[in-house]
Amino acid sequence: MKMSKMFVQTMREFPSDAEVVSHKMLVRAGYLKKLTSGVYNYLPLMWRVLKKVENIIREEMDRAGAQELLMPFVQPKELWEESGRWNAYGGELMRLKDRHGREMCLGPTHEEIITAIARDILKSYKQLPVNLYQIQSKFRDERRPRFGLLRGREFIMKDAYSFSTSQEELEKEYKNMWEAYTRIFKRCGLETKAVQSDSGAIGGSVSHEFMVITDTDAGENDVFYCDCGYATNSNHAVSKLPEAKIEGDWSEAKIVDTPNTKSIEELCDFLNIPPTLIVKTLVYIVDKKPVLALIRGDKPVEETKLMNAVGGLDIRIATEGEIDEMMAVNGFDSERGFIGPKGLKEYNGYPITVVADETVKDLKNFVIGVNKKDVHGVGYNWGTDVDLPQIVTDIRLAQAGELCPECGKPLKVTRGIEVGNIFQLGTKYSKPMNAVYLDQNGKTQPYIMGCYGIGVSRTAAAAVEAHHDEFGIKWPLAIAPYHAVVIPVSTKDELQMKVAEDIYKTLLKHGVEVVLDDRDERAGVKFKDADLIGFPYRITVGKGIADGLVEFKARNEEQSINIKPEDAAEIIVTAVNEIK
RNA sequence: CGGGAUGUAGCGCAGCUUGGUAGCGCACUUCGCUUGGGACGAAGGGGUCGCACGUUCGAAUCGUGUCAUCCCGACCA
Repeated sequence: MKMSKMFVQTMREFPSDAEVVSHKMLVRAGYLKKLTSGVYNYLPLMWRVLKKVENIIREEMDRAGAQELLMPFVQPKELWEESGRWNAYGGELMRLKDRHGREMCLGPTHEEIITAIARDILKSYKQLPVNLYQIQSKFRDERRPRFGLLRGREFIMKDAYSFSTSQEELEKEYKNMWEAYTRIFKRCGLETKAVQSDSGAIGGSVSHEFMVITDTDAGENDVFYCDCGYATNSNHAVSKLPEAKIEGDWSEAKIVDTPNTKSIEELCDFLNIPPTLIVKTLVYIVDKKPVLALIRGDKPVEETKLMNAVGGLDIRIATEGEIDEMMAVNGFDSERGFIGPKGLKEYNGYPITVVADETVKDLKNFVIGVNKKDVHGVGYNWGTDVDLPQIVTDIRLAQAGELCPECGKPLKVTRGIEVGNIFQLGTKYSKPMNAVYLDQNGKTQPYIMGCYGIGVSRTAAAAVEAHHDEFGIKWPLAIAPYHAVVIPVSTKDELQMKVAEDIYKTLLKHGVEVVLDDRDERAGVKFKDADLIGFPYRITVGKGIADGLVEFKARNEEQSINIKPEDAAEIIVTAVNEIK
């Protein structure tokens, strides 16, 4: 490719609306152009990168025995009603109507479609197991698109679906995909960590997320991990707590004055006790229904866990207005900071559900709100002074410093970008959609399913997050848009031009994807662009050619070397052959 | 959805308070000069100032509405 003809426009400055590195770099270097919020044009450079990521995925999925197909982007409402997700999916599902008023949606994922295809074709146990995948644009109407390709509304995804006859067979395929994913991300030049993750409203299912570890804002997930190998998303973390004082010194239960102690901190100061002796009561609204969460005073609530504990789909903390109203409805004159579970019965037409975190179960002689302003109950105990709620489960947000549930050492925390996930679905879709086959005994059985996703465009962006410096992108060779650039310092120097063209042609002949920067620009401009775009290798043909030497530089190394053109070419050809 | 901000040329911005010819830098075209880390000079091309309505002799500027975009909090590849 001649640089003078390449469809690319680099910019001198970063775009003002980009926040994270990958977004800034990809726009400035001419890979991306935004069309509308969360929707991007993939310009030629970007598309080359995406195709490379796709091809790595294809090779590894095929090697793992999966078969590629392509399903429609637009899907009919009917199938989504069969699975029950037309109502359950929420605002992210982009719904639309055709000219006849039939309701459709843009595919955010394809469980319904693949299940509908499978049930028509996979009739016998002899055809199973099967794993089918596709690579395609998806659309999710995100509440808040941001971070460029890391959280777009339209994005490219590889989604795979497996159909098995038993849990064992599913687990085998799950492991198979785990290994394929490990290879895929490694080939893309990414270090990933597989972490346990929340499986949403589907209880009991197993799922893992593949995280690119990056301690920047671009990592939207907190990952807890331990040297022993335990690793988990914060929304799924279970941890052991270090020893703490959980028994108060009061000899009897009583109500004491605690003026102006709306926060745990103020209450601790006033009573001169550690927060571990307090049962904190938080008010949430889950799908419009009121939920009280009881948790130890020093610990935050993990809202996803709480939501799952009551089987909800949407959760938010209640407003002060709602809390005031809830107090009034139940006959109390109180406010935030003094709430307790005792005596709260209903709100908003629903009974109040109370969920206690496991941490509060063992507290003795503790402090708790009694729904009266400026007082608290102290020396309280479960059963005698206040009832332990029906639901006692883990709703706690793990924090750094807590202990690994498997080996007991302190957990570490870091941030990660989720680039893939694997999921044991079981019969979640096959049962309601009546997707069945006949087993050896001629009996009807639902498929045992799994699904496996990779964010293709997100993976490319994650690679930029992981590999860049202040001057631009440092693509891993396997997914770089081009392997190398050849720069003649002066296009008017005939010898330089001739040598540069010779090297260019030699590299092309050996299968290297190479760009010849034949623009009549000053050398500085070409170097800046080369660094910004991120070509892994650069050969500069300058004055040194009088001695038969060119400058060779790898983007990820500081130093350049002066060597013979044929030697430079050989290094590149060798490196390129290695990644093939 | 709640809270905060911004819409002026492809990109980055000024002008708005105090209404009166639409500007600057980069990018783009031509010429000259220059050629190892985003040179310089000259001459050019490109904008219904997000949109609508209103106030006014006159609106980028004032008012109302509307749309879009971005940032901070709850979901996901």
